[in-house]
Amino acid sequence: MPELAEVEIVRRNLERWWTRPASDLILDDPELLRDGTPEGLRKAFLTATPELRRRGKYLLFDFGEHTVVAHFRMSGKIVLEPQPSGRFARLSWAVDDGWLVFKDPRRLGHVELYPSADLPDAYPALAKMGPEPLDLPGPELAARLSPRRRLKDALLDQKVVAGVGNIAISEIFWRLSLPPDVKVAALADDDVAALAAELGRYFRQLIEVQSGDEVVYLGEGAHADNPFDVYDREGSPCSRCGTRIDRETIGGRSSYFCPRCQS
DNA sequence: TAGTCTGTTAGACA
DNA sequence: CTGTCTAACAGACT
Repeated sequence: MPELAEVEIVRRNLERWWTRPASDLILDDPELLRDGTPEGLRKAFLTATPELRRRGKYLLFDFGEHTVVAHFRMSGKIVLEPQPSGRFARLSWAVDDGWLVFKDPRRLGHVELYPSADLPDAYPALAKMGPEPLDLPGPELAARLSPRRRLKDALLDQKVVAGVGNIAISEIFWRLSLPPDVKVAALADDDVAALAAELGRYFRQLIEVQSGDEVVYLGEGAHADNPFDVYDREGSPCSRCGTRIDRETIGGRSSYFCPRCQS
């Protein structure tokens, strides 16, 4: 599922839906909670309305004394439903207009409860996370990219930049006409500056385009229209030059690209 | 049935 | 120490 844009959309939706302490909470799947106790979780949700923050692909509910760290991994999301505890529900809590339900078919997502004062140190992934990619200055990005690495590997590394995922890589490489396996060392300063600018533009656009009560992921249901230029479009014509989009596994994950534009 | 999956991490290896 | 690859997590979908 979710890269930065989808998590940000959930954050904004929660700000609309969740305006007072929850009136009830059901931990549908106890394994969702990897750190902290169910009682502590319940008390936090029922006592305060959290400040909602996003850091990379993480969602943070800051209740004051305690903070919940949530991650959707591959298939998680939070939606507003009339009832709690439906199919794939892992956690449900009651708000004014219904129930907020953390759904996660693959159950890779997780939630942790920490004393706020312990963060981010108690959570290494947060403590080491790189800068947010919206409005990231080119020179700052350049300084964080090891020349020896493949650009794709570096950008997927959350310690380098926060929030970039596999789809964003294909889309941004296509926009900038970069070969899918391009090495950092092959980039000129101008290329890195353009990359930094495109990262911000890409995520801002995607937040705009996908905003709504529920982001439907590719492959979810039969419909799922594809909002991307190249991702999951193997064999379709490139919208710039008509060449068929190709797919290759790079760094263990699929890259989609136009073999003519991006060579 | 086998392959695929918008993520992250640990371990093996060069 | 740096970089790359694989497996594992767990399940649904094609």
